[in-house]
Amino acid sequence: MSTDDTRTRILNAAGPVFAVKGFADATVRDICQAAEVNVASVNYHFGDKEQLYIETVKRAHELKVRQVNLPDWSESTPPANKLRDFVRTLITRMLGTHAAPWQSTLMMREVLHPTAACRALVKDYFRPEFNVLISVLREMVKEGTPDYKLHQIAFSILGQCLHYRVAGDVVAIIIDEQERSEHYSVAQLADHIAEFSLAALGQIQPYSNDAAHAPQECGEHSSTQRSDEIFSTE
Amino acid sequence: MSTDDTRTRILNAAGPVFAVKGFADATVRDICQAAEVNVASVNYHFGDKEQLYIETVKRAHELKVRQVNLPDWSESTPPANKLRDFVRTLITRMLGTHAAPWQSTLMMREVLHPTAACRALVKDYFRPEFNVLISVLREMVKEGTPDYKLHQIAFSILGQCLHYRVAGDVVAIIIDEQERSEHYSVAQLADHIAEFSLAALGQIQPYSNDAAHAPQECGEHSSTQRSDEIFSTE
Amino acid sequence: MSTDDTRTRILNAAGPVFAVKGFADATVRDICQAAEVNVASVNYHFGDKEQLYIETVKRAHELKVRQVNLPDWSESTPPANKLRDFVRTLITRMLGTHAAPWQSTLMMREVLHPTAACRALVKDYFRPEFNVLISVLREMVKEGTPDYKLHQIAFSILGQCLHYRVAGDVVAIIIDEQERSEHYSVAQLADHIAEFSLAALGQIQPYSNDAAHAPQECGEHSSTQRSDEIFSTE
Amino acid sequence: MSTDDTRTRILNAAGPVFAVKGFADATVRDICQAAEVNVASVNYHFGDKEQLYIETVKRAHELKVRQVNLPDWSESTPPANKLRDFVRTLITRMLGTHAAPWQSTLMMREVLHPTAACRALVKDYFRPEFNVLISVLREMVKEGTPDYKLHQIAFSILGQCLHYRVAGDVVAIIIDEQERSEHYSVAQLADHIAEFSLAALGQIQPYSNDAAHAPQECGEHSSTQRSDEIFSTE
DNA sequence: AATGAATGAGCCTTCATTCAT
DNA sequence: GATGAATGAAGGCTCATTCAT
Repeated sequence: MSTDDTRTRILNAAGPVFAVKGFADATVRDICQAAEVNVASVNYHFGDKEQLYIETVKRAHELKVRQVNLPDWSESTPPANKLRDFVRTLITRMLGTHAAPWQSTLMMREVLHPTAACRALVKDYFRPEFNVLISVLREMVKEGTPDYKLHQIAFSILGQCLHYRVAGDVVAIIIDEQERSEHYSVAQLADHIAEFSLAALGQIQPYSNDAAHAPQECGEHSSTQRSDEIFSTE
Repeated sequence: MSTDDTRTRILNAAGPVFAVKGFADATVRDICQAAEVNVASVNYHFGDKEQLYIETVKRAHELKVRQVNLPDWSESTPPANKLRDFVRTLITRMLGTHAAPWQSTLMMREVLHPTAACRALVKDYFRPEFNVLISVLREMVKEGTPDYKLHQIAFSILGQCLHYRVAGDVVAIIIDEQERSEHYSVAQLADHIAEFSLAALGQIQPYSNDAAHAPQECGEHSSTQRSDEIFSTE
Repeated sequence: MSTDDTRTRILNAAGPVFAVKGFADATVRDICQAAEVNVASVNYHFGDKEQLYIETVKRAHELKVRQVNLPDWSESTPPANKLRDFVRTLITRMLGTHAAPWQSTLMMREVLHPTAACRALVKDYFRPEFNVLISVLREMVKEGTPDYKLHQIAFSILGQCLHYRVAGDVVAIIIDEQERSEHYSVAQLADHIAEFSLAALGQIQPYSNDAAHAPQECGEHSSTQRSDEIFSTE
Repeated sequence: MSTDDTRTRILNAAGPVFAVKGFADATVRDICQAAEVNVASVNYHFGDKEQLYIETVKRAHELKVRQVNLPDWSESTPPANKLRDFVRTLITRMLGTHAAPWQSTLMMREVLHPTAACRALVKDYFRPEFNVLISVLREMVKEGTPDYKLHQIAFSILGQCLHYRVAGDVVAIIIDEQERSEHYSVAQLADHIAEFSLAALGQIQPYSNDAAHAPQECGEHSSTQRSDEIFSTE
């Protein structure tokens, strides 16, 4: 797998460009210039611009999944800890900036406007993780809770997480820079969402009570980057 | 103010086109053809394509707000009811399908990728409603709760609401048609989100307890369409 | 002759615009905006853009001629003085900046690229003055000098004068600002051209001799502006 | 360097079009149609219309200079002969019609209204020849003659030469066809201008004297076409 | 496999002109 | 006479794609 052949160079260059500009605004020339290859290469290797886009999205998905995996849970891991882990993993995967964030951006574009060719991909990617979340939740709710209820709870949790990527620009507009720098690290957001959701599920004291809401560490979790800034302060 | 003049015709035609195709992919020709006016009219009435886009986004928000307004609250309205109203209004605005849904789609585009030209616009339009939510929340949390905490709670609620529009396609893939038709009406989703959030805030019993979670009607609210299907079953 | 009717306003506005931008680059909108009249007025009053242009050129000609006339010569006025007067009048007419110089610019455009419709105009304008110059020259050359010779001498003198308007931009590029400000006033250029030509005609000592070439004042001439800068020092 | 490649074809086609119509009126489509190439080729090879124009102007000057060069002067060549050569070369370059005259027309356009983009170009191309003229003149005037005086003399000579191209149409209107055919060949005009100027400089007898003004051949000069008609007799 | 050149469709915009009031 | 709106024809330019080498 030569990492330097034309095809790979194009793919590496296409990711960020598509992520930043979107499919319509990105030009084949931009990508080829970034990849330092000939304009005709795209058509030769991928057929046309759209095929290149699809390949790029696929690749983004693979890279992202490989990057941040859910921790291994033992049978004795309390469900609340599992939920905290889940949220942290999701947030980190989407907002973590240690690597180029273009993968998330690109995938998010697909979530918002699924290309026909990418529908299956989206399904394969989200469904398994969705199931994990459901099983974690099932441990926390009263027995007999109907599936649809679990699904809605799951979406409530996912919605909170996705929001910071999906509406990240709006957040950056509404919240001033200082507050963002102090309270919007990946870890802080993950903690908040976990606590909020656990409170809703009756696993901890609700927000309006005096009970401490200090984020509770869960040993198994290999949280990588607690204090990263997630919103650029352009 | 005739409702049939060229300017209005263009604006009406531009909405759906921009919503479906986005700014880059939408062509002035398409819009003018749909509006049955000359191509040069856009330039005459709006200056250029970008100004037309901005006007269209503005109009989308105005129409949407006019369509579904927050109810009037008396001083004695309990904060929990206010929150329920807020969530319902938001969900209805975004998912209610009684009129053309292009307004929501267009605004959502701005939420996801604010155009440089629309940043200020976004700020002016979203900020006020964000502030309403904050003030409602402040009535429910312990005195002294810092602003940043309120902001994050607000985003947790907004995130849940937006999720069904933003990731609507993914939801439609994961949840089968029958469940969607039975449990994903605008009203049902609004109820769920309200209950989930109120539980997190300690205003009602948490989800895992036995206490009933039957949606609680709040008299003041003039909810219009409780049982609309929000996901097309194409 | 109301000086404020639409037609006149357009004509007044069109002059400078056509002079600066030329026919092709000037837009009807520019002109109408400057004249503060409706765009449709041009077509109403002049038929189309080209007719307006022709009218504007005509008007430029009339204004210019009225502005700087040749002085009245008595029968005893020496021919050399007549030549000096002629040159000064010509240079002043073309470069004098006391009024808007757009008339000269516009007429010069016609000289360079005569519109079919303006050919007669050019002829009527230049021919009479050309004849004056010829008759002055005839007083200075040996009897029997053929007409063609006189014509060529006349063109040599005219060419020197026109050059500063025609190639004014190039002069401004080649000659630095200081020299222009010190030695390129209307009066100085007129003096130089007159002396150079008189020397060629044997009326005064040639340039390479020691004989003074101090510009010789000729009483009859009402030279208006001796020290004006003729090249803007943008 | 095939003489038939697209780039050259465009350049060859652009010359006459720009010369006849000017920058604003010439259309890229016209040029490409004349060159029998695709419209996009201009963009590919030159970037945009303006760059093509600049290249065309450059080329016009190079071609013209290559066609008609100043003769080589030995150290003993008398300055008067140099001046005659200079004038003849200039006139020939501008009026010689043996090849396509678009080069002169195009350059003359720049002389009259230097494009912002071409200002530096104009300076670089005209300055050297201007300097040659100045150095020739310096040999003929009294030592100590100030620079500005030399410059003005130079412009007097240049002005006479340019006049026949710049105001050629007007000359053709004023001078009847027969006289033009008998006395307005390139060589005759060059001779006249040289003699007139030399007389002004005291190098030869002035015009009004009896001294013969028969054009004096200067051996070194390889004048190519002495009897060309310079004004078309359409 | 790779390249530089070439292509044609299409987009946004501008402009002179006309129309209805 | 005068106006604001509307029109259609281009014009310059960009872009994805293809061709010949």
